[in-house]
Amino acid sequence: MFIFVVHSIKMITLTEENYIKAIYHLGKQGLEMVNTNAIARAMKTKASSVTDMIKKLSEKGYIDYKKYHGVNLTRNGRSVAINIIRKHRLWEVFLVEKLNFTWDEVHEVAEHLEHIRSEKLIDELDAFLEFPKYDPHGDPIPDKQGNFKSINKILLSQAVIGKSYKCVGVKDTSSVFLKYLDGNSIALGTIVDIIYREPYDSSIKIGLNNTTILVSLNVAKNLFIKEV
Amino acid sequence: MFIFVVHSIKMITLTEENYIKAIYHLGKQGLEMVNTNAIARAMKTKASSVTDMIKKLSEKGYIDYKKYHGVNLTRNGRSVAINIIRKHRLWEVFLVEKLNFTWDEVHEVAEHLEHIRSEKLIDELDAFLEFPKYDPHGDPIPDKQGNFKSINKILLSQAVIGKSYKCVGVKDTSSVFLKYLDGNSIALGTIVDIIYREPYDSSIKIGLNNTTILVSLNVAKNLFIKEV
DNA sequence: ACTAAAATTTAGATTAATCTAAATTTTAGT
DNA sequence: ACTAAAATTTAGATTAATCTAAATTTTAGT
Repeated sequence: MFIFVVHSIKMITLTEENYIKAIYHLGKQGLEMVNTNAIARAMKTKASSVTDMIKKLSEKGYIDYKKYHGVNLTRNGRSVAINIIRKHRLWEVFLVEKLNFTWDEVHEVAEHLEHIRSEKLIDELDAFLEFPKYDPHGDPIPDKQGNFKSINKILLSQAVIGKSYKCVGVKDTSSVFLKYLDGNSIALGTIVDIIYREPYDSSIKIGLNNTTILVSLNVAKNLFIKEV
Repeated sequence: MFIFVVHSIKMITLTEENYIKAIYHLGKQGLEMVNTNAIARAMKTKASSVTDMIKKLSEKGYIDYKKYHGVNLTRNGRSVAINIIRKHRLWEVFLVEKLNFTWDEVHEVAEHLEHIRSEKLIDELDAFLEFPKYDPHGDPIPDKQGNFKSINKILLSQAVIGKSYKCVGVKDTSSVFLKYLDGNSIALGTIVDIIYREPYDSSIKIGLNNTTILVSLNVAKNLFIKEV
């Protein structure tokens, strides 16, 4: 007699994927564990809901959970997160390069497309786009194996007066910020000269395309640049 | 004092969309109402689950429901269905023409892509593909307004001996059938000559590309052709 | 017209994801 | 070291979609 024990190999749900992605992004910043409230904020949900989900993700082996102290992605969880990010960023490139989306329009749609599960789809999309290395916001796209290296970038707020830099990415990808950059002719690749930092509020005067503009500290803290 | 009465304008769920699509496809064949068991079969669920969903769809105005007698899509429900079909078929064209999918691989992925909600996405995709009129299985693609005309096609099983026809579509879109066609060099656009119908089992001898093959009635009932 | 079989619906339960309110644990300032 | 505030978890409830088993209605063959 045979007894089949079904280990209930449960598929990962869409919501679980989104939690894992959020935990990945939150964990990137520091070395500490990611805490419940931060996840709740990112997921626009309540802390108690996060606790429930955290337990589930922990049981499924995507995170290490220390009660009252927070979570960290396991190797497996990190791999899930990176795969979703790969899909998200490839779709963003597709939307901008092939479907005439602007860089402030892509995020919302990509949030949905990133959950489509088909290895062939994403590998073929990657090839169709000629294996792009960066998405429209300057973020690196992981390859099939999950490898990607971020470029050596700093924030505009940390720029040295007198030097020249190239814009290579944005930290804030909100539509309102990206439209601000569009409105001031700042795009990825744009060369900016750091002219002057106002001591009072740390706003920065920069030169680009034959003009100079003054950007606030808030703006400077959300634009990535690189020495040229 | 103001009292805000929230009318709970509930978004249509993914599952609801799939039920509406199934009802649309089932309703196409005949003029009668679509019955519960047929929906259950199409949705791979139980009749009791269908009854629950039917009530919900009826309350939301997507279907007319006559208890114990079945359902019909309302004008609104039909428009939802056609919009999903438009998305499904456009994605299928994209997968085959741009991402090297074969016609037997597209259905499953398109089942997921069809639920992405972005008008801009689908209109731009339509333009990117140069407004295709038919999907890889020969099915017509509705335009933005939901208009589409099916071509004047018949089944191979209804062909007249001695005449020549062009293959224009498939009724069965299962992978195993499409691979059978591939294996016998039958593609959309292929010209077939109807040579002989075997009285015993209604199998049909057809000529194509300098050879003749014998196809079963089952095959003949799933291949759409058109007089040339 | 009757009635057994088929089709459908109802009743009550389950799972995933969420919530509020209460309880518990940790943190940070003295 | 104590303790109030902040953070987190627990308990119990809700919603969408599903299920099984029982009840009800329709259908189809005499």
